[in-house]
Amino acid sequence: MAVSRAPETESELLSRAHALAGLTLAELGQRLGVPVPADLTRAKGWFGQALERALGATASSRAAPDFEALGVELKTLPVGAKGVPCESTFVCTIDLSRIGDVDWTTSLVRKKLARVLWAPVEGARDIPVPARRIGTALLWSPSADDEDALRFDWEELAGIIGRGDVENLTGHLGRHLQVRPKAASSRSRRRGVDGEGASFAALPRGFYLRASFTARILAERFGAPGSNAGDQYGV
DNA sequence: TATTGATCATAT
DNA sequence: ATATGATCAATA
Repeated sequence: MAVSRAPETESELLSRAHALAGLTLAELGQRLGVPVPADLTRAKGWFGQALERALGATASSRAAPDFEALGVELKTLPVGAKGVPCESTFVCTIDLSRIGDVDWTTSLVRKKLARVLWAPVEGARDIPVPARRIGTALLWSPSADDEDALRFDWEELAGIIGRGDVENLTGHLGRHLQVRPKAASSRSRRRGVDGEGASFAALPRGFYLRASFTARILAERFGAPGSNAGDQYGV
């Protein structure tokens, strides 16, 4: 397989992704000529990065969509035995000192989620990583209802941060979107702004999509969770 | 056991 | 340090 050139159209991208459905991660690693980790503890981004290479993503480690020419973001989606996502999905980091001046329309969350290639993969911890199978990817954009719901959460969460109350924000808030730490460790700090406009050192945070939200995306495409147990999403 | 808070790797 | 890619693991 080797590293691919960038796909020129969405349909080319989707074809490439579909050609990987059913492969194990061991087979993907072999095709790419990269070793497959025995577990993900020290290789949490392995599948996402391997997939970027396999599909010809153009923006590794840069603040741009994975497929720049297409405006498509790639997100892997680990799913459990019942075909339900077993983790939340990281969306983007938050500029704590400026988000109060941003609105939903120009937000990074909206931009990132405008067009996403979701790539399901078996994520149950009792399946050895090399044996996990890749599912059938799907291209997605939020419906009008999705966008209304995301905007509602975003405005609530961004509003709290904008008021300088980030320290009172927990992962419990938000129906679909939530804010959680996104850092090397709990000692990490970055600049935040308090209610008086004064600068302070805050734990870095990011926006995440709850698993219940991504579950709906898969269900809309593939049917109710568990309706095809063991064979969900082509995995 | 589902969810929140913490953490790990790599590239620039 | 900050961006990218996420999952781990303690807690409720």
